[in-house]
Parts: sequence; C-alpha cells; structure tokens
Amino acid sequence: MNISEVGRATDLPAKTIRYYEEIGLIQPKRSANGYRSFDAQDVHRLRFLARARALGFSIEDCRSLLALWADRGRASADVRHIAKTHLKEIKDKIAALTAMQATLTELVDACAGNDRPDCPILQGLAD
Amino acid sequence: MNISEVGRATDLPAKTIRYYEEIGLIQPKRSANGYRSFDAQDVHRLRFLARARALGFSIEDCRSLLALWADRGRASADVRHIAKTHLKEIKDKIAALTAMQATLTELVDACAGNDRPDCPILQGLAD
DNA sequence: CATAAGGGTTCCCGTGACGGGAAGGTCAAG
DNA sequence: CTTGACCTTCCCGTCACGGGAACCCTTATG
Repeated sequence: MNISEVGRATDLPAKTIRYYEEIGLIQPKRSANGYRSFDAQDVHRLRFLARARALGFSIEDCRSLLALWADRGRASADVRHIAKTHLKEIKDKIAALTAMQATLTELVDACAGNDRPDCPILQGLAD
Repeated sequence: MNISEVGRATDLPAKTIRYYEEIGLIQPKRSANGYRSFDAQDVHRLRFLARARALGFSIEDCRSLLALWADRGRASADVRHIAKTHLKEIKDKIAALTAMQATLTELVDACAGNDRPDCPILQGLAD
C-alpha cells in the first residue's frame, strides 16, 4: 500500500503520514524502489492516531496512548489518567474561550457598527 | 520609562514588548545608552494590545485595531467587523472543544481506571 | 521509443507569538 | 572596584504540520 492510498484510507495527508514516520510513531517498510510500503498494522496505527488527534490529544499523548494500546499488560488507569488530564485542559480552554466570548459579545452588541467613529469596542480595549 | 517598568505597568513580559516593537506595533524611542525609552503613548498602546490579546485577537487583528483606534475618522463598523469575525472563530473553537469534551467524557466515564488492561478509551480510539 | 502525467522521495523554509539562554554593555550602590 | 541588577542583540526551540523545489519511478499514450 502506497502513501496516497493510505492517506485515503486514514483521511490523513501524505505530509502528515511522513511526519509521523519521521518522529517515530510508525515504521512502514520500504519497497525496492524506495517507496514506503504500509501494511495493515501501519494503517491501524494511523487510524488510531487520526482519532486521537481529532480528540485533541497532543502528539506526545498519542505516543503514550499508542504504547499503552500495544501493551497487553497495561493498566486502564494509565490510559484514563492521560485522558482525564487532557479533558481538564479542554475544559480549561473552553472556560477561557467562554469568558472571551462573553466579553466580546457585550462589546459587539454595544457597538452600532455604522460609519461613525465612536466605538464601545475600542473603548473597552482602551479602558 | 525603561522596559521592565513598562512590563509591570502593562503586565507584559519584556520579551513580548521587544517582540511588539520588532514587528512594528510600537516604536519606542531610545535613550543615549541604547535602552528603549517608553512614553505614555507607548504604554497606552501596550495596554491596548494586552487587552486585545487577552480577548484572543491575533496579532494582525491587533494591528488593525490599533490603526482604527488611532484613526479619528474610522467607522465603528470596521471595528465591529473584526470583532464579529473573531467572535465567530471563538464560537467555532468552543463548539469543536465541546464536541471533544463530550466524546472524551463518555470514554473516561466508561473506563474503570484500574490495573486491568481492558479499556473503553483505547477501544474507542481503535474502533 | 519518446514523452507526459501522475505517483513517489528528500530537503528546506515558514507558520504564531513568543520563551530561554548566551554574550556582552550600562548603571547605581557599597 | 566590584557586585548585582538592569539593559542590549542574536539565535534556537516551540507544535504539528504545509508549501514548494528538485528529483526519481511507473504507466499510458502518440
């Protein structure tokens, strides 16, 4: 399986797949012509990576999750710990963004948005 | 006013202030000894920048906002447009993060988090 | 058989908004 | 005179890739 086919199968750009190999997340074999040759396990790992990335896990988290996934003797507590930590980061980000949203909404609602110069948004930023 | 004093006044790290000068957001004068010398207007602009950045505006947005702020003939519609566009980005981010949060919460709740290997989180990622 | 199209490869630079740290100049106090 | 706290520039690292150049391989077509 060549890289573009794997790209379609995993919905990942070829660039991303090469990058994942470069940083050691996958180790596809090479054909005689130098092309990467992906087997079913490579595709499996890439789909796992795509899902984990879609949930916002960092590459390093993904590396750990992949290792746990491959480890039959893992403790689910280890997986859960990574996920909970990440979940907290997400919640914190949502909280920060929600606060920004509230302030911005106020300012935008207060602004006439016409051709006159007086603007509560700029006033809010200027204090 | 030297950079560290301005840093305290604006709650911005010196590194950030130097960066803002480098990319042309401020143009503090220089003392004879080569030190940056900030006047009240510089501090004003920096405080404006700090607030805008705290609301999540990009540096380029900040550049535009600063220009509008300085322009007495501005139309508040221009300011409002920038803010509304940014607000939409924030809403989109919140939506994406909330979706991640929902999925992750499900997975984390389903996981026993003990020393056994069976883990719904990994299963969810592996499909 | 030459060539063109459509794969693949490596390599290097750019992103956004700074932070860390090195190497060195300046200034006030003891 | 030295110490310590400032300040300066410069360069590299972040994170997860994307764009593009320069070049090789394979297959189809005129």
